[in-house]
Amino acid sequence: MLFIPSGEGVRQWFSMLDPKLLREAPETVRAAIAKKHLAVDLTAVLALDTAWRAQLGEVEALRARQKAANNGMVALQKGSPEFLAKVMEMKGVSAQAKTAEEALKTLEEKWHAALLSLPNIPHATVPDGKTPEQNVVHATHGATDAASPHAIPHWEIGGFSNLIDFARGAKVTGAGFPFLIGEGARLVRALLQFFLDENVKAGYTEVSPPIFVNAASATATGQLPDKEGQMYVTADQLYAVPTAEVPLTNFFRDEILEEDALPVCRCAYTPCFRREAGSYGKDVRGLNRVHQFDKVELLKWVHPSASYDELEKLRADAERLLRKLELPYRVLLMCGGDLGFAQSKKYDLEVWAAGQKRWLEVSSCSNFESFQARRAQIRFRNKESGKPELVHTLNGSGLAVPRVLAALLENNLQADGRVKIPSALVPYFGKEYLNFN
RNA sequence: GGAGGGGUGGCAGAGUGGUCGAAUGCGCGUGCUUGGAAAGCACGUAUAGCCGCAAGGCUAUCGGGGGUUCGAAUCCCCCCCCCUCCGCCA
Repeated sequence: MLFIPSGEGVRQWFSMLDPKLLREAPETVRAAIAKKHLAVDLTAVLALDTAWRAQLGEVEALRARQKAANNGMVALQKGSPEFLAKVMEMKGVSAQAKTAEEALKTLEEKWHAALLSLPNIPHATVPDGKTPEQNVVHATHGATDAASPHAIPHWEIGGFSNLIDFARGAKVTGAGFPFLIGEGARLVRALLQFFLDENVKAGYTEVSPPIFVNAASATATGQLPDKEGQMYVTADQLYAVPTAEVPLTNFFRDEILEEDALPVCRCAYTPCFRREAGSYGKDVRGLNRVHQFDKVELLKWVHPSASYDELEKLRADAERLLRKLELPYRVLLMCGGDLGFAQSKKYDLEVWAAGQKRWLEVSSCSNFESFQARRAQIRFRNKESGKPELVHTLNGSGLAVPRVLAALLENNLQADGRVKIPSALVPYFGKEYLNFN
């Protein structure tokens, strides 16, 4: 069912793809669907498009007739026989138009819903593949084999619950809402401050956004209608943000930027809230997956011609944070099947957690091209033509705290039970070692 | 939370049922004028959809949605936002 928020915003297009692209190059869309390994009936979408346009023509013809009649009636004496005859005639046309408009509305809803099912087109450089195993390891940085011999999962470290208390969080709120205490809380604060400072140095403007958004905003970035169950909702239909991407991207919703203002680069820290409905299995323990966590997000609004260069810069900015923290990590280039519905190209940054002996995703850097911009109607005015065009949007974490924290604890655990703080973080944390008691 | 006043084009601001996509002013653009500029004059200046090879045509949009009517910026209902005053509050 198509979700149509009431009130301002997100009223023009619910489509994610340009309908013209669908008409003029359906095979491009078909190829995109194939590369993403999605099951979408393009023929049905095209049929709806044709039907919608036919109906639109009919409605517009009737309206034109009404309009012409109205203009003529102005000259007539009100109440004269000619006037009354015209009224009678136009009553019929009016009824006809009403019926035609209702039919159009029904068709339009179906058509929009169908367009919603079409994914963004993957970039040519996105590798083929269906499963996460087919993602390409783009780069690996730091050693993973020389991990400390006593590395253990962070939740097994002696005194862990002195710093991060899941049990009391569960009592007070529910599972997945841990308390951070003492040096645990301090380390998180140090990480956030470090991330923000580094990002500002890299040219991003710091923003502190609202952490609740309305339905129109959640729709524009794609959380609604499909992922409603992933968000916490308040009694008055405000959604707790699952990521700062949502309020940040919507900042310029329904606006036209000056071309010279591009690229706009911003970063924001927010707590993030995710119900993680339907998740199960391996991530139930520790910090790998929680309902509330802290994250700094990077956002860019760029000129379409620059978006792939900007994606590389964005990835480099996120990588720099991991390098300064001296954490081993790898960069994955997502294959078509694991790319996600809205992305054209995506890199995942995964940090090595020595104790769990596995990679943890800490950042996902994506180019959405005009996909989100169309939904949110974020444009820039082309200086040459004077016409508005859709911007390209990109985002990525810089970075998500809990998994970075997990890796930090596991990789830097010393034989004496303390954790060595990376030198870049020492000025923020205030000392060189963290204690668990 | 209570009472009242408002939301019209890039901005200001007319318009209370009919040729209104919308007067006027400012701003902006082009041209004329000028040695050059200013002033002045002329013309132009929203967004989107559909049709069309094109020229162009048609339609929609006055905070959002619905209703009344042959016809709505204008009348009715609901919602959102802003302002003023009162209350409450970190």
